[in-house]
Parts: sequence; structure tokens; C-alpha cells
Amino acid sequence: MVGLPNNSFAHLMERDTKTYVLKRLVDEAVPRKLSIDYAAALNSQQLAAVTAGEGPSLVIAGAGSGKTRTLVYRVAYLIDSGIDPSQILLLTFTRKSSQEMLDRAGELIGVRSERVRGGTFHSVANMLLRRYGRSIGLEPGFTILDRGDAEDLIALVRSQLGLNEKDKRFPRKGTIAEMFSKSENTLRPLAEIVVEEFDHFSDHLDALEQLQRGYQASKRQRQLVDYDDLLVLLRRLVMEDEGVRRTISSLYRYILVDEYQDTNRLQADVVRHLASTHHNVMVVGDDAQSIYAFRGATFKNIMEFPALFPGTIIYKLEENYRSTQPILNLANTIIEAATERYSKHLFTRKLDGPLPVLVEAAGENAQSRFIAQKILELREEGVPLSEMAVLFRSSFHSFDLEIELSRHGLSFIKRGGVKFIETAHVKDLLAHMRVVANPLDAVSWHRVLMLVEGVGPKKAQDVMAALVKSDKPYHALREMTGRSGKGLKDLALTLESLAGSGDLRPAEQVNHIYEYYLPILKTQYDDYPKRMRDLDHLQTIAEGYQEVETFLSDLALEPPDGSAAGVEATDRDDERLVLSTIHSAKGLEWQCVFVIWIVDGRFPSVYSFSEDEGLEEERRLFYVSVTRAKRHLYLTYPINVFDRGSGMILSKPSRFLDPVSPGQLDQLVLMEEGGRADWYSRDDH
DNA sequence: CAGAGACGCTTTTTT
DNA sequence: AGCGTCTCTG
Repeated sequence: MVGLPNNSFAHLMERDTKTYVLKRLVDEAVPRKLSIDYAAALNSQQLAAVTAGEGPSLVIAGAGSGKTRTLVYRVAYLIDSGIDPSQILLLTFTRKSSQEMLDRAGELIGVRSERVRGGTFHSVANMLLRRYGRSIGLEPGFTILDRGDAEDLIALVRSQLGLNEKDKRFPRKGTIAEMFSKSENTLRPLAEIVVEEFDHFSDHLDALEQLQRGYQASKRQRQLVDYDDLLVLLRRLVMEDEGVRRTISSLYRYILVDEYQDTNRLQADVVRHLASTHHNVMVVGDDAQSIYAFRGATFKNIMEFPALFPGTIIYKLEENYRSTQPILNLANTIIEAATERYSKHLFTRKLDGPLPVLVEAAGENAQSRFIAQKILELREEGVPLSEMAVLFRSSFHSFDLEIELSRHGLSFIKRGGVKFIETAHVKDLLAHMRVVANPLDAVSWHRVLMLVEGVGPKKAQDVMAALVKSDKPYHALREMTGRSGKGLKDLALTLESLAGSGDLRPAEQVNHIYEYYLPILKTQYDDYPKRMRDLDHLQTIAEGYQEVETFLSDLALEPPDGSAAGVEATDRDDERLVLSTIHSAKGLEWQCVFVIWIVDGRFPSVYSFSEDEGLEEERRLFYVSVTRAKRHLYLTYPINVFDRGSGMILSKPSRFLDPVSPGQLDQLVLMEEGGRADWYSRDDH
């Protein structure tokens, strides 16, 4: 290990890692004098990782162990050591987290950090495919389909293939998209996925395979790329085109990957090939926090990393800086029951703190009222609203709470769930920009045409067929006759004004379309004023962009934070509570965390009962939620909840609490004011 | 053939 | 609540 202050980290390596002698860094890469005092800023484990030499490294970073800090310092250290920042590639889970890390690195090392390349796998794939994708038949102007677009295209292809006969129970487009996606992300044939996870649709396997081929062909033909394609195609590019592989690999000589436990096989392959010429790859993650198996992620990636990269040195970060001992005790107990993981032991120096509280409520509304009341209390005690969060398994779990919070005048922002960008009216407006940007985009054409008065599925198909044949599509549009003639003419005029008048900036395009679209919006939705405000918001976002192409792909790859409902409440004050799905809370922390719906059947959800793997994932998810809390942790569960899916009444707290001893938790039962139990005053909705 | 209204079904998590 | 399907009307 080069550059280490001592050699005492051998004991940190375990499992069957082989040893490998590391060469010293070449002399000119070794800084004569570093500008930062790393040893003073980091603990010894962090320091070891930050100053690691060349070659593959695996950093096992427990929850709250300063993982981000370590990555930030690693970036700074590399730059400090004289490495060209533009040769560093930082792959993260969200672009926001990459931006945050680079900003922090900038504070340490200065503006040089701005040249570091960073982003999500998907956004990096987007960038590389636009630049080098020609060799696998991709034009630089391709359009990115989000999940909803992908489903729409699947539906379109299905009807073209005549597979929508209503005789039998054919899976819905969302389910089909799920199957396809799982197949791509796990590199397994569709048949396997269907038989294993969707056995009740096995009868339709032939049709599904046909549909999958049709969907793939349609995407390629029209220069459309869905989320999975970004990874699949990048993988293909770096695996099949040796020239491109060498080019890209030599472009990024130092690769850092955050949240490695949530990568899938495609991403692991990409990393492996990108690092093929230099092996300078450092991955950071925590196997105990792997929560994305549903999209093909496998914590096995992190377990197998040392085997894939011979000579890997393993670093472990085990000191937790976030939580108090009582919270950590609970977290440790929960995760100890997990079956397969790297052994590590988290410890903290924050010994004192209140015990986590387990709260039983008579029903959902009692739970909501408890949360609202407690939040007000904590705020009185001086905990700022922005230091509190409510976490839940599924987005809809917070519906009742949202109403209750509004009633108490508490403002919040919701993360996860339906995004602003996914609402029908925003997609409608964007579809107009997209047909101009990519006239082959059948999904958007279909959407745009269906909005025209008098156009239905049949007419839309006919128009699209005519457009494909014509080399002047807008001209052809104007020639259309019949009931919908006038509407199509108006559409043609609008689109021409976008395409014709040179390079209109995104914000100007949004304006033009808005004018055309407003009457449609008004006839389609009774609640149009609310939706107009979303479109104003979109306008504001567009103002930040110079190019339509970047605007569109950014929206698809990194939708703005906050759900549809949250948007209207924006920028009143920054003193806001966070409501979040556990998935969206990854990497974040708060003084006080409430986790709601800790009831067996909701968390873990009934869907996960059947498979051990599913249950293990839910356990890790629970672990993630608990370890978000710094000081106060409330776990709440309603009882006497009817679950429609299973037909059961749920009343038992999550099974993940079974191994927790009574001394580790304070237990509360809620009573109505006046002393009576509150079970008859609940849930009027 | 488009569009509106009614009804039954099913509901995780996200780039 | 939202999607898909079915039915009815113009």
C-alpha cells in the first residue's frame, strides 16, 4: 500500500482475497507536498482508503461511516497528487449526489475539481453513446424513453402486432415493461423471468417474446433508447468495439463508483471494461444497504468484486458518526439476522441518547395524528423542521399523513412517488418538443396526435404512416383533411414554428407549445389551473438550458426533485419537513426520523413473503431506514388494518423487530384525550 | 370511428 | 386512483 502512514491494515483484509504486490506510483505522480492535511481530517480507516495506491480497491462503508467524506477526499487526493481531474470519473447513484461531492471536493482543492467527470451510470452512458454510439448504429440525436414512454411504445407495438386480443388475461403494459426490464438488467432470457416470477403469464410466453422482439426493433428503427438500453448499449459498445473501449478507458484513468451494492451485472460489466486498461477502480458500498434488487441490482457484485478484480485491497469504514448508540444497537440487531454479508461491526462515540420508540396506533389516522403532534412538540424543543423526516416503504403510505400535516399547518416536501415530470400535462407538452427533436419518435407523435380534436387511435396510426412516407412531415400534416383537419393544421403550424425559426431555446419552445396547448388542457382537465402552474414550473426549468437536446435528456435522466403535489408548495420557506420513500432517503440523514407502517404485511410487504431473497431485501431496507436517524427514532405501526391483497387484518409489528429485546426500545400505546382508547374515533376516510 | 361514461381490478421501490 | 374494457351515442 503506497502512501500509507503505516502498514497495519492487513488485518482488514479477509475472506479469500489473494495478495498482490502493488507497485509504487510513478514518481511524478507522487506529490512532493500535499496541500491538505489528510491525516488530521480523517480517521485511520478513511485515510487508508483515501490514500490508496493504484489498482482496484473495495471500500466497505457502514451506514453513517463517512462514506461521502471519504470519496470527496479521495477525489481531492487524486487531484492533489497531480492527476488530471478530467481523467477522474465519479459514478454515483443520483446526479445530485455527484454534484454535491464535487462541490465539496472543490472546497478542498479548488476549481480544478470542476473538471472531474461525474454522474449516474445512465447519464454517463447517455453522454458516451451520443459521442461513440455510431459504431453500434445509434445516431447522436436519439431520444430517451422514460418508463411511461416505454410502456406506451410497448402498447403501440402490441396493437400493431395484433396481440391485444382481449380473449385471455394478457399482462398489462406496466407488467410487460417490468418483465422486459428485468430480463435486460439481469442478462437473462425473458422465458426464465416469466417462468420464475410471472408464472401465471407463462401461457403467453410466445406472444411476449414476439412483443419483445417487436419492441426492440421499433426502438432501434426510431432512434429510441429506454433506461435499460442506456446500460445495455453502453455495455455492448465497450465489449464489442475494442477501439472505443480503449479510447474511453484511457479517457478515464481513475474510476470511482459510489453505492456499488446497488449496481447490476450490466453496470459491473461496464466498470470492468472501462477499467480494462488500468484497473484503477475504487468502489464504495455497503452490502447491508443493497435495496435495488427489483431492478436487477445484486449485492453479489460487491461480494464478488475482489474475485473479478484480482489484487483488490479491501478497506472497511466502521466508525459511525451519525447515530447514537441506542439507535445503532437496534440497527445492528436488525441486520444481524441477515444471511449473507461482509462482517463488520459499527461503533460510535455518541453513547448517550434516547431509546428508539415503538408506537402502536389504533389505526392509520391515529398514526398520522401522532406524527403531526410529535413533530410540533419536537419543533418546540428546538429541532428544526428541516431536521425531521418521515420514511415509508411505499409512496402511497403517506397519503393520510399528508392530509393531517396540512391540517396542522406543517409544510413538507415529498420525495419519491409520482414525479412532476410524469404527470400527463407535462408529458403532453414535452411530447411536442420531442417530435421536433426526433421526427421518428412514434411515442411522442402518438401522444401529440391523440390530443387533437377528432383524432383517435385509428386516425393517429394513419397520420403516422403518412408522416413516415413524407420527407416534409409538417407539410403532410397540413394536407390532412376530414373531421380533424383543422386541428392538425394548427398542430402543423405550431410544430413548424418550432422547427423552422432556427434554434429556438428550450424556454421559447415551451412558450410556443404552451400557447397551442392551453385550450387543449382546459378541455381535458377540470383542474387545469393547478396543472398550469406545473407548466409554469417547467418553463422555469427550461430557462436554465441552452439546448433542447440536453433539456430533454436531463429531464428524463434526472427528473427534478419532489413529487407532483410538492411542486406547488415550493419556495415558500426552506423550513420544511421531508416525507420520503426509504429508497429515496438513501444516503441522507436527519436528527429525527419517523418510520411509519412498520406493520407485518406492509413492511415487509406481503409480496416479499414468498421468497427468501425478497424478505432479505426488505430487511436491508428496514436497516437503511433506521440508520438514517441521528438522535430520535420513532417506529410506528397501526393495528386493525385490513389488507385487501391478502384479505387479512394486519395488527402485528414488523417481523424484523422480533429479535429486538424489550430493553432496546421504548414502547408507546396511543390513547385519546380523556383516557379512552382511540379505536372508535378513527379513520373517517 | 371518436369520445364519454360506467365498472371492475389491482396496488412497491427507481434510473 | 388509474387503467383497461365495454357500451352507447353521434
